[in-house]
Amino acid sequence: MAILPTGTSRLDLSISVPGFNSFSSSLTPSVGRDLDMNKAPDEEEWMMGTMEEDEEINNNGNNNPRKKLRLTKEQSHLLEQSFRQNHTLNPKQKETLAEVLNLKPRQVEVWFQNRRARSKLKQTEMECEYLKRWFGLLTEQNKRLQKEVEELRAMKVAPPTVISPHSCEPLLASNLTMCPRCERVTTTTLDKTRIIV
DNA sequence: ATCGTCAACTAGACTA
DNA sequence: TAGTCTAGTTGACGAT
Repeated sequence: MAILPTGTSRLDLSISVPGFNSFSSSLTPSVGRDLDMNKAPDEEEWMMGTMEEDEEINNNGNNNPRKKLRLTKEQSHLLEQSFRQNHTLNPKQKETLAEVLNLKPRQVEVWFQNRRARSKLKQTEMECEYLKRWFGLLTEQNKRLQKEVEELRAMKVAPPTVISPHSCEPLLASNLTMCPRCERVTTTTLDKTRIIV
């Protein structure tokens, strides 16, 4: 990138940006005053400027005067590029970018603010979509599991039992435990513990 | 006429 | 306290 001021009686900017056509701005005194790009004009004057001023300030490449600025494709593209590199700008970067784009630093600042807002909105929308899908899947899974529980209840399956080698009686499998010392299987009832293996 | 987009604004919170 | 941020709003403008 090269910013080459030339001439002394007027502000000439020849700017080359990699991947872009050169921006060239020659602001002549014909407007009746020196136009300082870094100095914010009165807001009403900015919004309701003359046709000549609109052409220069808007830099939109056509003769259609606007009451409100629309950034050119080149300006938007370069702003997007800068945004991809960094979502915030320090004052120096802002100043430089504004100069390159032939905009006021305030406009660059506003663009970045709005861009961050759009970015966040998009992110939120994506998260919302993801959560909706996730909710749908969980609802579906929940239904399946509830149905399965209903089916199991309907079968009324008795709790699993084992036959005691001693008494030949059925014992509840859930009452069987392994003795950590002798490693024998014991059965625990309400009143006593009995070794069965 | 209505709607979506976006530059620009305001208010209030935060921070160095 | 000045500068910067976000959230919300306004208004111009283009598309339909």
